[in-house]
Amino acid sequence: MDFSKLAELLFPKSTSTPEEIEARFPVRTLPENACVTRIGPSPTGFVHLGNLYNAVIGERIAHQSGGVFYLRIEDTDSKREVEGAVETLIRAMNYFGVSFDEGAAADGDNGIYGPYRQSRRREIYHVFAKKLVREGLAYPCFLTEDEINAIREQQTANKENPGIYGKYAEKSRSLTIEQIKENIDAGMEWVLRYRGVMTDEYISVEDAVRGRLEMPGNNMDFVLLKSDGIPTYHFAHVVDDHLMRSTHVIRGEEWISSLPMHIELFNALGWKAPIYCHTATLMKLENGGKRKLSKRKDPELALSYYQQEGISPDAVWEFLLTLLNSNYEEWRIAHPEADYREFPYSFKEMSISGALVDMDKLKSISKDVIGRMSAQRIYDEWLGWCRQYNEKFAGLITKYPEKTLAAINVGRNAAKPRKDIESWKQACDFMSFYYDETFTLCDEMSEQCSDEALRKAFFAKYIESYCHDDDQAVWFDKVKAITEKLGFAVKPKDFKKNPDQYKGSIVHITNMLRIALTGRANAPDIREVSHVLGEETVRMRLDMWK
RNA sequence: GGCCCGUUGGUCAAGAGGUCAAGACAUCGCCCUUUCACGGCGGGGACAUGGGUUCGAUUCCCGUACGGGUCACCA
Repeated sequence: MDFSKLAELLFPKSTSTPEEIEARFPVRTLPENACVTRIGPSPTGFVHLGNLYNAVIGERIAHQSGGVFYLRIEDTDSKREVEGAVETLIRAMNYFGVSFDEGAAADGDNGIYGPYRQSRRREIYHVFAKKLVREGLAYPCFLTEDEINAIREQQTANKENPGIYGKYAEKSRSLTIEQIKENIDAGMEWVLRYRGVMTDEYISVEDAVRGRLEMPGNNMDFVLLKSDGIPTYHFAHVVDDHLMRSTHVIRGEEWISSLPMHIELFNALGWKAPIYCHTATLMKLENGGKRKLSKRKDPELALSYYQQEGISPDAVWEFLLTLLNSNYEEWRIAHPEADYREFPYSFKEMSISGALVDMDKLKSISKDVIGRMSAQRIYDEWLGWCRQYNEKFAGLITKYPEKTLAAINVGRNAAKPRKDIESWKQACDFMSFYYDETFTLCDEMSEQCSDEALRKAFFAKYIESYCHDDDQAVWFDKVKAITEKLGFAVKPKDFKKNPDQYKGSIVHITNMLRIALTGRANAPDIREVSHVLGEETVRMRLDMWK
């Protein structure tokens, strides 16, 4: 068979040479050891945690080495593509603080290695497809779906591996050029298949996170180009990551099993394969077992979930970093004030088994992250979130900017600052008592204070003696005096020792006060809160009880 | 089913051929404290399993079980 003739027959319109294409994608000039990484999401409209997970790795690896991190849209499956998905994806990545040096952008492309949407690189793939045909490494296949199904059934019955390979590929492989031309002229659809070689040899690949991976070499005649001329993932990956000069391919572990195909393709095209980094799958705990996060059942898989919940992007990053690099938490403890970008990310510290998405852990990290933020930053980020998800609260924040800032600062400047806020959504709930518009009574007063006469007596006395400008000591002395007068223990320990001698302790009294002022038992220091509320509000809330 | 990957407390995890198997989250107790937090101290809780190799294995090898992935003209 004259393969050159076949190549011309199959790709008459493809006139560029591989060399010309190579010249269009020059080797990058970068510092030594700089890494070039990317994410290659499919525009399905659903942006999930896994996308961010791999983006975090790629971004860190590239940027900490002075390299390049880019976005490539893998839209080779038109059936799954959703309108506007690319914009959604870019917006989500931006929201979570992932910045690309180059790649697909909402309004086109940014960078010279484009196009960055695979659907627009058809001609490029065809040049290399044609080269493979010319070298006898690829051939057109006219097998119909039914024929393939029939083969698979036969293979299943014979307990053989399913697929088009070896003798099962003979029918298509042995077509003469005349027969191929006839088929094409008759309008038959065809795909381009790689000509696999039956082999017992194993391939050995050094994975950056898993170490040496050994598996049987490829013998499949897998599809390179689909009948619409668009490449499969396998072919597009090899061509693009070579031309775009990726040094590291970071992707989920579900790709490990197709690694032999990719290695074979790199070899066939005479290219050096990138360093592969197969990451662990994100898992979820259910009924005592772990399972892969599912798009349908688990809202927390969607990136939008974290946005809606108001988890700060920084917290999500830190959470992912603790999952990704086992020494991250240690590093954070040693460098409490450092930016997470200063952390030296390493493949060596990556976990191989599937990590569980643990909301408790996320919340704990989030409290720390927000605890470290400046009040102004909290204000800005919280307000930004409210503008999108809680208009009413956005209104309150902007209506009372100073009060809000003061409220955020309550208890934060102490030696052991409070960590009350775990998300912007929860902040709206936690901070609601500061505003008259949202103030509500959430908690009941303790039973020691259930007596109405006692309650009235306390509030009457408190209001009477209340002086807004009292300092902490004077103010608390007054509280103690009233406590004593009402027959409550001033020292909680005294009450603990002799519960019969008192009606209760100062704990119950302050708890009553706190609920009156904030509507809840869980709130920061009463006097500090009072000063944020202002005298008028304080008196108003107290008057309700006298 | 074939092939591949994995298995240390509830979760994330460190770990070396050989003292009581780190740490974090969660949980419980105590302390601090005018509440709640924050913080501090402490408790409970783990090397899937059977064989080897070895003086000795959680660590190395083989098998088994379990979990996961993949076997498309989807990525």
